[in-house]
Amino acid sequence: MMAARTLSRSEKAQLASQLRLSCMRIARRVRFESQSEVAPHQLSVLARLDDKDRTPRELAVIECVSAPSMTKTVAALVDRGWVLRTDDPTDGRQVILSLTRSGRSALRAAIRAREGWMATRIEGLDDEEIETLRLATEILQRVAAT
Amino acid sequence: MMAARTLSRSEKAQLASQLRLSCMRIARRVRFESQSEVAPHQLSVLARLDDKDRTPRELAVIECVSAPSMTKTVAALVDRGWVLRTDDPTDGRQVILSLTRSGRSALRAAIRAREGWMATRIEGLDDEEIETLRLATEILQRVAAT
DNA sequence: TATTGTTATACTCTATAACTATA
DNA sequence: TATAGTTATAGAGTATAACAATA
Repeated sequence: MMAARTLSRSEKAQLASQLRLSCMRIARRVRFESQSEVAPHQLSVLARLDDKDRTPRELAVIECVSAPSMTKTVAALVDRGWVLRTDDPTDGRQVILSLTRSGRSALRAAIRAREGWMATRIEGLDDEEIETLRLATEILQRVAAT
Repeated sequence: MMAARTLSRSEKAQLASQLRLSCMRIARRVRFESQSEVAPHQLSVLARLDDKDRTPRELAVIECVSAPSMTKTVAALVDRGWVLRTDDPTDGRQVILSLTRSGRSALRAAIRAREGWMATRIEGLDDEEIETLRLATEILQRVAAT
């Protein structure tokens, strides 16, 4: 990596602005180009259930939506056969939500649809550009996790 | 820039996946953190009117929504005093939409709200990371425009 | 009493179909 | 006839308030 000079405050602000715009445009393109049968908020929930089972309450908090809203979203996923409801044996108030086999495969398909567009774009770049994006991705991952 | 080695096909796919996720997470964070009084679809329309006046039809096509949907969105913006409707002097069927002074300032404020979060993140990075993001932003801009 | 989840109700954004006015 | 825009109507997704069941 070449020696990097210190950017002025306004140069940093400009970079922040352009980087934000680029990320939002790419996110938008990915959403638009990959028409899957899973709606965005449904996909979000399926993804949350991929690593572990969760309660509706947990999902509502994670997704920053109200409990009734999550009730509806979950009901739709159960209707589609993607999510299974189980009573919690230790707490009668709670239900445990888990992905069905079909839900997991719907999730995989939706993710593949999203990856497609981006993968095509990456393949059109040269080695140096790819290396830059590889380094940038590590930074963006940290930034997004902040 | 250090010499870049050629990534395998699957390494590229993995990079595409991680980069996509990072962009989407950042876009999501920006949307969530910057609670502005302008709804996302309204902001989108205001931004389209920033550089030039447009008809409802043009906006509907650009934003990929139906004409009636755009009618409603525009009506709300006119109600808020952010957009002005003018009859097209040469074609009685059309209306010309333009930003009012107040609409332009609402747009500016909403954009500033979005920039805030990202600018703070950028300022927390060191010179080399910033240089990487600067180079990556140029690539991402091209990719997003594809 | 506090917590989990649902139901009731309403608002917003979206869509398609049908309508009006103009070209 | 074709096009620009609106109105009518309906379907999601969201919210708050009120309720039921359980801890």
